[in-house]
Amino acid sequence: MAKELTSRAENYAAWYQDLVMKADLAENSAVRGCMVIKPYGYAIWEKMQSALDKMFKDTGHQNAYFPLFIPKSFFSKEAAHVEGFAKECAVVTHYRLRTGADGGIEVDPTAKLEEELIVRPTSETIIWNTYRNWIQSYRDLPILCNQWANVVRWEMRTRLFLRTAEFLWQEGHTAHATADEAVQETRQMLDVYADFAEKWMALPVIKGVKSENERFAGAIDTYCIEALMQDGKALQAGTSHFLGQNFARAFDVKFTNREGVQEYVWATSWGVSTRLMGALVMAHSDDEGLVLPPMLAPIQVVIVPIYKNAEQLEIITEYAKSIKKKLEDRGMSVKYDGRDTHKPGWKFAEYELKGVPVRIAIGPRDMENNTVEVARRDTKEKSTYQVTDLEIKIEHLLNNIQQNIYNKAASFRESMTWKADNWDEFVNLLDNKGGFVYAHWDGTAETEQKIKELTKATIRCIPLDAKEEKGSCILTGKPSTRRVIFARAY
RNA sequence: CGGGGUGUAGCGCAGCCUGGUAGCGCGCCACGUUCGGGACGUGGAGGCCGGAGGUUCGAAUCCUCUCACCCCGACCA
Repeated sequence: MAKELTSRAENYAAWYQDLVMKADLAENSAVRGCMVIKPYGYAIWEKMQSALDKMFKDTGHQNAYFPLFIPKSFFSKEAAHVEGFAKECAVVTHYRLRTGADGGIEVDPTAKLEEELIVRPTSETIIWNTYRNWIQSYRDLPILCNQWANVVRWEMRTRLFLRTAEFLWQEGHTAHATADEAVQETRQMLDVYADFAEKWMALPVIKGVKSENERFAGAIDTYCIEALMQDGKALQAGTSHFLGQNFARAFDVKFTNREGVQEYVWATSWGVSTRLMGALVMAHSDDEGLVLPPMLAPIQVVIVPIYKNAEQLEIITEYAKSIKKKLEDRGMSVKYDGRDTHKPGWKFAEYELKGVPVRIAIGPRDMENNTVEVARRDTKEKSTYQVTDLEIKIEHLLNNIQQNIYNKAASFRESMTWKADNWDEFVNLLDNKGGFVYAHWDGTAETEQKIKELTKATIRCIPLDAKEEKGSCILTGKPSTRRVIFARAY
């Protein structure tokens, strides 16, 4: 099986085999595009969740939960929002089945809902409908809630991990007394996402703001972090929206300010999804399988015994378990694989496929010399360690691997970042190199649209750190004051 | 919804053109030898050839109709 894992992002689904599978629901075309997250994949998601959740709480947020079903009428109150999502909604129309005349099960036509329910594609509407009752005075603000949930978007075309019909995510929804405070919240959460991506996922990202075309339906400004995958395509890894007073107006959420004047509340929303796991895999993995950053790896260290007979196995097992305990006492997650059903070589390959950062092999030779063989997944280097202070050495190695994976991704991105100053150059870079192309743009939605039609490239973002620079639009030649990032994207 | 493609063992595929007892690799089971990079040998289990209809003495193979899935595009986190 591993032998087939030879292509890179071309066949990235192979990287996913330990994490997810397509939902096996072929009998029913209505659920195509769903995925099953396998235990190992879910373990990574849980690690992401707990890290993010802590970051949210450290910035003053609380978790809450809102209903899966949204009455159709709620959904249509914000005009841009409904327009953005209308084409991809799953709708519940009935609430009961019955046995039909032919003995089969059918939808009971007498159980038709008065008002259809939308399976949430995102929760702004139902949350703002709820916030109306929570907010009267400036003293009730801010409200800083996050929700861990699943959402459903009936995409015309799905792609495992990156665009599944149902996906898991978190969505933060905050309410503020002033625009300023809401903008600050938006920016703060963007920073949280960028920190998470870089520190935990070892994934360098660019912070930026979306152009009008790419903006979230109902937002004033959409901020994002953009990452580059190994095949040269960009991936939006997280978004944070400044929603202005759009949803407060739509749901009539007002508060009385210090001056006794009624005002609409200012809103933000922000989210990341299981797509992050796709990003993790596509950014770091190689032909041997996954490469997981130690901070998110469900198993950080695997210990594999090498032995010829049962007596040897027993001795090595005891030895290995003492090492396992020493590592665990330092907070590392360690698996000892003493299965007699697979050979060492098989296990080596399997854990490489799973992206386990460090592998320790212990054989009779090591037992004699007080050593272990240590192999790191990121570089595939093997070396022999003395067991003295092994836990400190391994801890150090894990940190080193985390950093190395980041550096590798960062230098890859750097090597795939270009500037284009005329159309031919621009098209040539997109067609032959891929990656991020910094180019001038005249700032109009029409031009962006035209460029997209001609090249399939979109403006990934206007980087927050973009320098002022005079130039002329890559397509129209009209004046521009700074470069934006173009790329083909997932 | 447009344009391509594919349905044969758990997985990946060959066989189809030119009809004649269902094949290969991996995986699985048993035994033995192995075990420091996905071991080897011997034996074995496993199929309504996506479904329906037709042609034929005979259909995985030819014809008709259907169903499903995959890829590309429009849409999108």
